[in-house]
This record gives sequence, C-alpha cells and structure tokens, in this order.
Amino acid sequence: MSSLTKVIGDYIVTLFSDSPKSEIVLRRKDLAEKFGCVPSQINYVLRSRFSPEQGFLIQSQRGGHGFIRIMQLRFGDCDEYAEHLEELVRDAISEQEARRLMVILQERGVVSPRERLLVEVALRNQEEQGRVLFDLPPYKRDTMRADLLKKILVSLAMS
Amino acid sequence: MSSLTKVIGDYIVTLFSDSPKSEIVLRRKDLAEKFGCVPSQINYVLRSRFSPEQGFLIQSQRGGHGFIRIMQLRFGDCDEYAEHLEELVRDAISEQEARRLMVILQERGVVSPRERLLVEVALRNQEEQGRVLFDLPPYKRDTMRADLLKKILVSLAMS
DNA sequence: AACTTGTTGACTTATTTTGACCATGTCTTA
DNA sequence: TAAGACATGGTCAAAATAAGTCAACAAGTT
Repeated sequence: MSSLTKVIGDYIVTLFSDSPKSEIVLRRKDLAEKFGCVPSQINYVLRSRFSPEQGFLIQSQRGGHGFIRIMQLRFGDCDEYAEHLEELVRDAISEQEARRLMVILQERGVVSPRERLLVEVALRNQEEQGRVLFDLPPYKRDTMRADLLKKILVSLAMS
Repeated sequence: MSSLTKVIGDYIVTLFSDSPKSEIVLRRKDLAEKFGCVPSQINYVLRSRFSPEQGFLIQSQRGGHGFIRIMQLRFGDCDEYAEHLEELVRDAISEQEARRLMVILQERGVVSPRERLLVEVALRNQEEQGRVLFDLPPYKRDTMRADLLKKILVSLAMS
C-alpha cells in the first residue's frame, strides 16, 4: 500500500524519463484530477519530492494558461557538484538530516549502499565520541558532523 | 528464557532469508501487534541488533503510510574475516600504518578506491580534530584511530 | 552487588491528506 | 482600454496517522 504522494511522485519521474529534455511542464489541476485528489496535494508532492535538495528546480505561473515547470538540475563538472553538496550540508546538520541526505544521495546513485554504510558508521563514531568522551553540546556536534560530511561528500564528488 | 527482543530479531532475520532482495520493509505498529508488545520495543530490537556497525542500514518514515526499511549489507559468514581485521588493527594504529593497511585492502579488492578515499578522509578528519580541537596526546589519537578503523572495516567486512 | 540487557509507556516529532481562503494571470465586453 | 469574470496556482493550518525518544523499572549476568 503506497501513499498517494509516492504514486504521484513516481508518475512525475516517469514523465522525466519519457521526455528527452530534463524539464517537464504540467497543470496542477489536471494532475489533481488524474489522481482524484485536491490540487494542493500536488504542491505537497513537489515540496516533499522535488526540492532543490533533491536536485530539482520549479517555476510556475498562475492564472489562465497557468503551468508548473519542473527542471532537473544538471551539473557541469565535479567542482560545481561539490559546491552544491556543500550548500546542502551548510555549517551544521543534525543526525536525522544527515541520514536523510545520505538516503537521497544513495537513491540518486551518488553513493553506493556500502559507501552510505561507511559514512553512517563514521558519523555515528564521531557522534558517540563527541557525546561520551568530550561531552560536547549538541550544536557543536552538529557543526562537527557537517564538517565531516562535507569533507567526505566533496572528496567523493571529485573522485 | 528467550527474550522477546531475540524472538523479534530472529523473526526479522527470517524475513531476510525469505526475501530474494537484501532489503525488507515493515510496519512498526504491525510488528508490535504481532508480538504483543509496545511499538517502541521494535526500536530497541533495531538499535541492538540491526545497527550500521552490524552491517544494516535503516530508513524509516513517520506519519501516514509510515514504514521501516532494513537493508542488509553483509552476511553472517564473515565473522572470521572481521576478527582477522580486528587483529590487524589492534588497540592502536598510527596514521602511516592505517594508510598502509588501506592500500593493502584496496589491492586485495576488499575495499574500492572510493571507499578507501572515504576512510582516509574520515581518519584525517578525526586526527585533525583530536590534535587541534582537543589537544589529545599521540597515543590517544592512535587508539581512537584504531577504534574508528575497526568499526568501519568490520562493518564492511564482506565481499 | 554491580553491571548489562530488555520492557514499558508517556510524550514528541514527522508525514500525508484535505479544505478554506489568497494571489495572480488571461479573456471578454462595454 | 478598464472592469469584471474566469482560470489557475499558492499558502496555511487542522486532522489523521505513524514512527522516534527517553527515562524509569525489571530481569538477567558476572
């Protein structure tokens, strides 16, 4: 039993694979009708599944002939992608956010499952030592986690 | 005298052997109901028996259509090899020895070049923080490096 | 007895679904 | 061409649903 949000999200993904361009255009109202839901559900799908963090950009227009355009981000080179990753992690990141980011990166094929496992073990190790050995406050642990994650992801992006 | 935790853990293991994939999805609520326990017992089972250090990755979602997905990345028959690795690393290891070990493991195909890179980044990061941030003595840094390396290698031990 | 592992439940946080109300376009017509 | 009708999309919050955390207590081990 899959959620409506997942079904709609998957449908949008198929639109991308059917399209030669890395960009699709759709009507919120039509999509909502197709899936028998309220229009604002589409906004929720976009917000939760097609965010910049997940590699998408969205443009839209209201009124007659309104539309929603979803663009898949492309990165020219490693440096650009590394920069993108650094922006995602920022200065501090919680355990939960970090884990979620790794899930997304694995799903996008940026890292393998083994690499994700490795990263999780490294992050958990640091977390535990920060907490138990040095009694660091939560925010400090979040910044240290961000530092480690950025170093790892950037080095992988460049490899 | 078998604890509920063990029973549930064993049950989850059978789910893996019944499944062709190395990944299963379950509902916390259902599982708790099946074994007549509180839902949070399931979290305990996962924490104590299916951690990244034990070769498992967990992804979960709260709210409507929530789920828990468990990925198994290693299989039971590598305990011996894991022990071997622990013996290699011992209680303390220098930066140089660690790097040499990683080179050997990569040459033997135990880890990929990217995985080796990842490990080296994690080790360097820990080294730097131990030195700069906490002013740890060399021996302490060597033991911490050994701990991290062992955790990582054991969790990856497979092939 | 001290320590580790397991069990429980109250409280917290996150996700999905829905709908009422808001904002901004285009089109028609006086 | 200005006003109003019509057509879209956006925002926000409530309700329903489900998972996570934490700490106290219990049971088992050493």
